[in-house]
Amino acid sequence: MSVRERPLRWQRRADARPQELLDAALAVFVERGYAATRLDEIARRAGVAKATLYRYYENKLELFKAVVRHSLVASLDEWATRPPGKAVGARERLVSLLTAFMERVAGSPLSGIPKLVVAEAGNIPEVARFYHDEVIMKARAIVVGALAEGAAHGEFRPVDAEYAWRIIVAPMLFSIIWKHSFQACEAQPLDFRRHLDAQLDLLFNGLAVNTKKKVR
Amino acid sequence: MSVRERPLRWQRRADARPQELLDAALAVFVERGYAATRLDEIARRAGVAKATLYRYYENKLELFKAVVRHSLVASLDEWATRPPGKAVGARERLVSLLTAFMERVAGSPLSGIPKLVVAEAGNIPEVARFYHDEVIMKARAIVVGALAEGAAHGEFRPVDAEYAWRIIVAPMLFSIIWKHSFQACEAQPLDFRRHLDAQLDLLFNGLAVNTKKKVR
DNA sequence: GTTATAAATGACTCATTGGTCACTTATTGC
DNA sequence: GCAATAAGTGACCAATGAGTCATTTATAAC
Repeated sequence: MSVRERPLRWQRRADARPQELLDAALAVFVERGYAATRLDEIARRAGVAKATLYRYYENKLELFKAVVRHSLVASLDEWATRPPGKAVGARERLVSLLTAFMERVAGSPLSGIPKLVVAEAGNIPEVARFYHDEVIMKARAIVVGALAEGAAHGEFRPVDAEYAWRIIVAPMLFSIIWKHSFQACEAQPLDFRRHLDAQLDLLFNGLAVNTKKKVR
Repeated sequence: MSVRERPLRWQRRADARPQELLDAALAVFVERGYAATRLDEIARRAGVAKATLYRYYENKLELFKAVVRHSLVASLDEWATRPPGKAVGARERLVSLLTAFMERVAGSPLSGIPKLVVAEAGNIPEVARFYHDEVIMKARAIVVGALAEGAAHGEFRPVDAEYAWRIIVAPMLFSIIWKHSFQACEAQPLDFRRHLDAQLDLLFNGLAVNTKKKVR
């Protein structure tokens, strides 16, 4: 529809702009944090002037909130409309869930959101609360539900689900935090698949030597 | 030695100041992040004027580095001089390690450092590298060592230690990040002991139902 | 074409804050 | 007591960067 081959210095693209600005803003916010992010830098990466940002967002804080809200809402929509594959039991539900997280989130720009929210919780508690309520509590419910179902059907040992859910979620958070903060310190990038496999192996079988029946 | 009952407006305490300033700085940096932290705020919490900070630290960045360096060096010293109780096997070594972390770090101001380092990795990579090399790699070595020893002695199943160590460390990180970023969203504070118990239970036994021998 | 209008911008302002400095006050040595 | 010295300070400066606005330019309507 619109010219896209030669990025003119001047271009009017009111439809595409908002998303472009959000994309650029997400990248810079994740890299630098809220306070250290310069609006000029976001504008530069989006290929516009700083003043253009203000045509679409009230101010820096509103832009920030829009970045988080938009990213999360889009992601939650995705999970709602395309839930992880039909599961035959609690174990498969957990595997699907963690696998889907790795496939959908870990490799995408979205993976920067948790780091960002965690880092800014002290400055922008409103965003932390939103993330807590809309993302964490949903994840918690799913995991606790799977643990309860698994225990009820004799598929899992009974565990302290109210605390175990965090143990199960933690490695997911760790992997994306690693990517955004310590990847640069290492020669090899983190292999998300292998990371997940290591978790699933430990999660279901544990470390203890099992002289009997291996659930496979 | 020095007057401490009535906190005069003017007091010369060249010996106690550095630590007081570091303590105040750590608290504010953890709460706000580097860029959002105002030197006036640190000074206020330490009960001094902003200019006093400059008698002890070159500038904001040097203060920040001193906070991280000092905290970590002190902690590493502590671990070096008072290692977790003598362990009879790999399993007990892991238990001691994780328990010691919870007891020494989780409840202390030190627990804010990881959040801080993670958040500022993009702005101050030097600090991220220091943390990576001096803390993370040491933890990794210990955990990988325990896994290897456990496997060699038939105490543990063999696992992908090079990735499994992160799975084991992740819940520790999660617990302190939770405390500093999402505690405020919840009615009940996180029970570190219960969190650790939940992890140990899962770590050693896994979720799978074990019809035979329960390693206790 | 011509005009209307909405997108986009560069140049500006102004509040904030890291950093400095001349000066004040506590402490130490004699 | 009385310097001498070092700790501590308030008031200031300069740079930075969020936010504004008059103006320019692309697009749409006719």
